[in-house]
Amino acid sequence: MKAKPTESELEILQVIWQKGKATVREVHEALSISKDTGYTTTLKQMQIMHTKGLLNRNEDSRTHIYSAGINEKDTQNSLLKNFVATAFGGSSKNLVMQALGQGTPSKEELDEIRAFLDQIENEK
Amino acid sequence: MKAKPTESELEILQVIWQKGKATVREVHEALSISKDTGYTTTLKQMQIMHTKGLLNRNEDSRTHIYSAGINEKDTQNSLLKNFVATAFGGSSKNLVMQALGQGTPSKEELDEIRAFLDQIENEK
DNA sequence: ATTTAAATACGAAAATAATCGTATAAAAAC
DNA sequence: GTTTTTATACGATTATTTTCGTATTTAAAT
Repeated sequence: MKAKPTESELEILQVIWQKGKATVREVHEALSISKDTGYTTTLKQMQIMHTKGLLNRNEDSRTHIYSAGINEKDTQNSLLKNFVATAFGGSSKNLVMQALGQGTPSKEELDEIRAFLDQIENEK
Repeated sequence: MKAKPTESELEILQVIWQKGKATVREVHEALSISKDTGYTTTLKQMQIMHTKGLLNRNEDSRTHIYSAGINEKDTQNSLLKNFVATAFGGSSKNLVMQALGQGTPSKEELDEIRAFLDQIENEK
């Protein structure tokens, strides 16, 4: 079982998941919007993540191309499980309600969620 | 603004929020179920949390009584905001759906969530 | 061909978090 | 009134995470 990504590893994974693959520079540039750390910091972080198996990389060209080493949904799921436990005392209902309350979802999203609720109920 | 509680601080807060107030021993005993650390570790942790303002304490008797220094809902909310951003790329809809999918909520809870969805929609 | 720019490797430092041992004091048990 | 138990204080250590400087190499620009 792969270790749980740290906060800043997650920020990097976020970029990679979204882009599919990316160079260190691309990731660093994306992070620069909200973060102010040096290029070598991002590089080192990604190298560590590679040794941990959190990222794969293609070394064919001098500029390495990184891609995700762990699946987005699976990772979110295990993080979520942990988060519900430690921050919401295990109550996913509470988490859901608070997320809805602050998330300002659109009508379409609300409908989607409703449909999903029905689906869960039918599967019981 | 108070700093974001760490993972193990959150475990402690969880116990305190649930009980309202508690001694170090009580907290430590509660944590012992899932964790295997020494008493002084819990003590030290709670002392640090006190200096940070995460816990209040009453020192009238030799055995100090701790209570929460930060509000449960507010804290959950700010943690949630951060979590949605770093783990779910900002999509609270995705988080909600995954939470529902793995949380196995009861029929009552599902209805409660439905009611809440309606309420959100009406407020728009 | 030189110079400049851009990339990785590596080691190490700084910052944060978690853990515990020992000393001391107060209370409880005997 | 001793002894034993139970608390807190404090300092220090360990572990983890984040950060960055410097060296080296390759590619691009001039």
